[in-house]
Amino acid sequence: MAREKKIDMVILGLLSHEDLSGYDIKKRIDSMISFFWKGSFGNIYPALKDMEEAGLVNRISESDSGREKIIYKITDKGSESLKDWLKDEQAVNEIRYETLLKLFFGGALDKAVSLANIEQFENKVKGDLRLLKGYCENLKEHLDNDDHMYYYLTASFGVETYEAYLKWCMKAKKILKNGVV
Amino acid sequence: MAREKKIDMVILGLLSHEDLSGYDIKKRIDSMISFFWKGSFGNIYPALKDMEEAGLVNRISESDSGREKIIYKITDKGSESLKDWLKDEQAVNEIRYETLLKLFFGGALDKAVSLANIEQFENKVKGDLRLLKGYCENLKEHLDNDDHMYYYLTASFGVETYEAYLKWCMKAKKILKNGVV
DNA sequence: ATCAGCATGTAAGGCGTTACATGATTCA
DNA sequence: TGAATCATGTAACGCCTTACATGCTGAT
Repeated sequence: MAREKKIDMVILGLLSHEDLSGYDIKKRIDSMISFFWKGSFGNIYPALKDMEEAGLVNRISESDSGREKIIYKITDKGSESLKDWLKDEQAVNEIRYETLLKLFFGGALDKAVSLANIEQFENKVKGDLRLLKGYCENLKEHLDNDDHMYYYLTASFGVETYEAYLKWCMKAKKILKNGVV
Repeated sequence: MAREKKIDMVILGLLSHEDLSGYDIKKRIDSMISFFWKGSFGNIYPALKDMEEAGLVNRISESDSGREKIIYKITDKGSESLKDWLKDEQAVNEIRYETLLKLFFGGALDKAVSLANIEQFENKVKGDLRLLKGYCENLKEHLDNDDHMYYYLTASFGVETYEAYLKWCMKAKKILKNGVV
């Protein structure tokens, strides 16, 4: 099984639901999966080009009006490639948290600096959590719809972990201030 | 403020505690911060070279015995650079979870595939959590020691989030099986 | 004697970001 | 008319991973 480029799988996954342009794909990524996966134009457009050459996607329309817009459709080969990837239980799960890095080395400065860094993180998380909770509540009503269910499952992962982050923030601030558990 | 390379900050952070060789640095990263940050030899050695040229670190010994071993020490300039980075509240926090990606697109196959992927994830998390809990329990006894406290704070972040992951796994499996919340 | 671990480094390649370049359309 | 958004793409650069190359040392 060839090392699949992850962005390819994201694109195939999105195209397995509906035909989309590169621009649409970017919007879908930003709105639906951005909290655990990112994509950029400089990433997506070349990937689409390569995948077309590889026969994983087809362009099904060039321009409906004057504005140029290229809509892509997944091919059978693309669909197989997506399924192969899904069936492979190996998965790379990574976090890269600069906030934790700064905290780990926080001893080089006053505790107030670490506290400020944690509070910054806390505020960011609070905002994101509010959004995710909103999605979740809507999706929860439609778990009978499979697409909505899978979306709900990922969003609720976000809610669960972000709530854990906030719990940790409170504890960490307390320890930094009082040295108490 | 120049865009600091993150690996440079990791190295400076470690060197702010003790003088280390490149090999030692790799070991420290693997054992202490690997659950939220990674480093590789092909990453560390070139960084040390560049940082020596930039005057952020000095090599303080070439070889104590026959075996070549280069020990680095942080300079005042390096120390300032580390502090500047710590004081900057901006931080990039990213997760890239292929497991969530697979789940999000799980509708392309039978639910059993998604269940298997979640269980795979769950087992990995259980193992990692056991390790982290072990660290945490030891560190908890020494919160009066600042170095231990900062280490404890990051490790407990791991415990808190991994526990949330497991909670989510149970919920997600239930929903996949029964379609119930 | 042999293997695991110590120790340093280079080279190639992969993958991604950022910034740039271009132009149409829609709405205030 | 000007700004925002739609829409596609390229180029340069940054950073990291993997694999390779080399050789010593200590334990079994």
